[in-house]
Amino acid sequence: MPELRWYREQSSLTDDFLLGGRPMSEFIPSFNHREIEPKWQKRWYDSQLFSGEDFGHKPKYYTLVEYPYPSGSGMHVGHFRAYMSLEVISRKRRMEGYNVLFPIGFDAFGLPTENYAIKNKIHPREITDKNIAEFMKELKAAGFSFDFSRIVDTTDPEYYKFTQWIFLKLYEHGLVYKSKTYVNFCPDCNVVLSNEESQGGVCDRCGSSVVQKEKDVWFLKITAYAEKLLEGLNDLESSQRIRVEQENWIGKSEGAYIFFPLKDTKDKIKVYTTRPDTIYGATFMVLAPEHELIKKHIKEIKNVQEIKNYQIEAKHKSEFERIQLQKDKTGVRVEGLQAINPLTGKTIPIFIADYVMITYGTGAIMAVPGHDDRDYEFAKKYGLDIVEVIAGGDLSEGAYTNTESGILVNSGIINGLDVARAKAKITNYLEENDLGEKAVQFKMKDWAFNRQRYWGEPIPLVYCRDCGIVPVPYEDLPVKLPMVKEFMPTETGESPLANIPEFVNCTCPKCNKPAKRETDTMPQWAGSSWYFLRYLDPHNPSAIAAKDKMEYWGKVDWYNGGMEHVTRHLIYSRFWNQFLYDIGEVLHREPYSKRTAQGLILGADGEKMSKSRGNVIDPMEIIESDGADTLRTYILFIGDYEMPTPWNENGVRGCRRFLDKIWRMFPKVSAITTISSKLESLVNKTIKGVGDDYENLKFNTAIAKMMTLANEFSQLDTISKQDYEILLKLLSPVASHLTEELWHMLGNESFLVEEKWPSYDPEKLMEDTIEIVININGKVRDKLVVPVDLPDSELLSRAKAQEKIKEWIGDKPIKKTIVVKNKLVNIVI
RNA sequence: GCCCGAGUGGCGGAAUAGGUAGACGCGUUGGACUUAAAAUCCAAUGUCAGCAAUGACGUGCCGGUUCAAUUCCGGCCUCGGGUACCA
Repeated sequence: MPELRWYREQSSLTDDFLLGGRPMSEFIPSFNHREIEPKWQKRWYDSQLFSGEDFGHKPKYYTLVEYPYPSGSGMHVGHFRAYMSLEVISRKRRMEGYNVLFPIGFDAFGLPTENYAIKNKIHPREITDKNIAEFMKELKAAGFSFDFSRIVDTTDPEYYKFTQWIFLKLYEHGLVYKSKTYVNFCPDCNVVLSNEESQGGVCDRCGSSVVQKEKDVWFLKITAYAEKLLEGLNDLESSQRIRVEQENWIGKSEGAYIFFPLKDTKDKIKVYTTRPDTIYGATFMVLAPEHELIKKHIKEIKNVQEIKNYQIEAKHKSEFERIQLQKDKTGVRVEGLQAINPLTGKTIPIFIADYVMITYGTGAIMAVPGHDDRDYEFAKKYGLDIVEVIAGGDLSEGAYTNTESGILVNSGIINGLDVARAKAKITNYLEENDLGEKAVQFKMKDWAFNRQRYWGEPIPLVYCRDCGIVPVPYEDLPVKLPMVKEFMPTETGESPLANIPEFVNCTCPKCNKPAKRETDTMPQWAGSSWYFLRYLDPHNPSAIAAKDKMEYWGKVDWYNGGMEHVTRHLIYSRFWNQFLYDIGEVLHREPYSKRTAQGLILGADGEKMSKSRGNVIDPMEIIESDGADTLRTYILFIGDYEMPTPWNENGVRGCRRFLDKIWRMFPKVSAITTISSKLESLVNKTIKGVGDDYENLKFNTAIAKMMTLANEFSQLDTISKQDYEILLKLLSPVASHLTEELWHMLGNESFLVEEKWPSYDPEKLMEDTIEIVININGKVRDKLVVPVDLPDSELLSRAKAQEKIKEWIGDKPIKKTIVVKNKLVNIVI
């Protein structure tokens, strides 16, 4: 083989330099990942290198990534991207002397497993175990530095025992209640569907039309925590978009309740508004079709049949239709009932319309057509009065909704004020005269917490004919899922568990008489709402985690995951943690210190990866063909970590080339450890740049900087061992196997994660000389190399002395000169 | 509709306390090595004009501030994400 000969001839090393390795004559120009990677994985995992040490004396650092759902299709490149950021940070932190906890587990309850089980007549337990085993294999083949001794599996009774325990605590504290609501139901499949499964009003499975069906639903009163969840965001370091999405989800608004007397009755219509300042412009009122006052005053209503028809119509409109028909507002005037505007004293008509939601505010509004788009549209359609109360718009064109500028008019006591002042004054007035009060509303709704599914945590409640709803005693947990063969969906839309008598029938914990279990299970969000706590003490049989371990590990220092989980999962888990804090079960109100989110990896066609598009990349194929390190490097080099980026096969090859280049320069490493002065500044800059970039999720530029350094190295005849080792350390969090191999080939015996992270000398970041740009009128005309920190005056005179610059200036007078130290000279003529 | 984010070469993307636009990688072209190919190495590569030195233009569009704008300001357009008749 000619390559071997070439390497032997080129190498400045003798065979005995390779201390622990093989003789130079066996060196090949491309590393063998199939040999190297499993070798180091085995040595790392066998020596428990990545285990977080409870009560360790080093400072702790807790890195958390969103644990996967172990699907049958194995790992996705998206998983790799999601984990690689904190993989790099975790390895770096270990080198910086931290006791790192970087755990992983499985969010294994869920519909795909259940559906697969039904279709193939295999128990979900069996499927889940198989999938978890496959995921474990793949995670290890990728060389992730997870602490595999702390695996949690949400479907393990020893885990969901505590999921049920937390549910009972919520129940005990009045945060669980039952209510009726409408759910998406597929009449063909006889199954209740989530919003995700019924998008566009069509069943995800069979394509038939989804109908709304009334159901009993268990709710968790997350709205009781709305304010705290909003406030808690101040203690969560995150990007703007992550914060704003949560704020919008919670949806706090401030305004007032106002009472409008119902004419000729003792009743009042309570409305919520964010614009009490526009009350003088309220020319009619709108109630949600379901509003209770309609029922109460049905006798006075003259057009009862019309009203009832509209109510029925509204009820049968699906979510989908309501959105589709959004533009076309409908409603019915309630004949026989009228309201009085408490400020103008005028009598105004009342309507019911489905653009007012019974679930938000008070289910009734004062309509101000002059200054609300929806009210404007409605008023136009039904020919209602439009009164201008804020000057600045053109009411023949549309509602004027600007609150920044505009002065109150036609508004009695608040005339002449701006919106902000008018709001304050009118709210005061309303309160003083018992006409209304300050109020806050949230868009967030209570969390519907039950599913009609088999493969989920049973809800630990019992129905007793005598005692009513009785919680299962804590000591009887877990309520285990029965290991039965058949768990087909029922025809009635009830949970499959309802068909299993040995599960349903039980005795009442209070009176010991025969009773029946709740047959619904919890949603998939349940298990993931507290898993970060279980990692701290994953095998504790008697508590979520021991207090002293919670105290030692504290909050999650850095949590990375998908943008799609920023609203629901993040808010749900923060809710549970805050609740557990309030009842003294955890030590921090907020569970996470910092949250980041990776961007999506798209297919090579720029579209979202999906089986139907056929653009899915199997990470395991790349690990096989080019190695885990190549995949790890490319996943980070692919683009801005926080942005969506398309996959590119050639990019993978480029990363492999980069790693091979580092491998191939090994024979040029000189045993002499003197620092190469020529590269001193570049090496220092690279240490600083790579470290900073890792911390800021700029992995693409970090790798670019290491490529630049490697390119410089490859120009040299010999590379100082010290310089080369610095590069290996910087690269080790990314290409962990290759760098480990080379590190040992240099004769080192430690693992790289046990080594110290390189430090740089701030004095040596600057070169001795620097290239200055000379501008004429702001355009680059010449360049000049000068010593660093040359005084401005000297710089200017040297610039003017340049031949080209003299030509450009000619005999024109110089109007102005600008000198920026170590950067440029600009001469204005 | 509203709220975020983003628009830069053939492609992924660099560079914003305003100061050399296009780092790094991919691709392409030419060359070296080879019987040949792969691999590797060297060189070129924003567009236009020119043999060249060089010049003009160029960061979604229009305008502004400045000696100097991808970066700041005003007004748009397009794409991606979130949310949705939330009063």
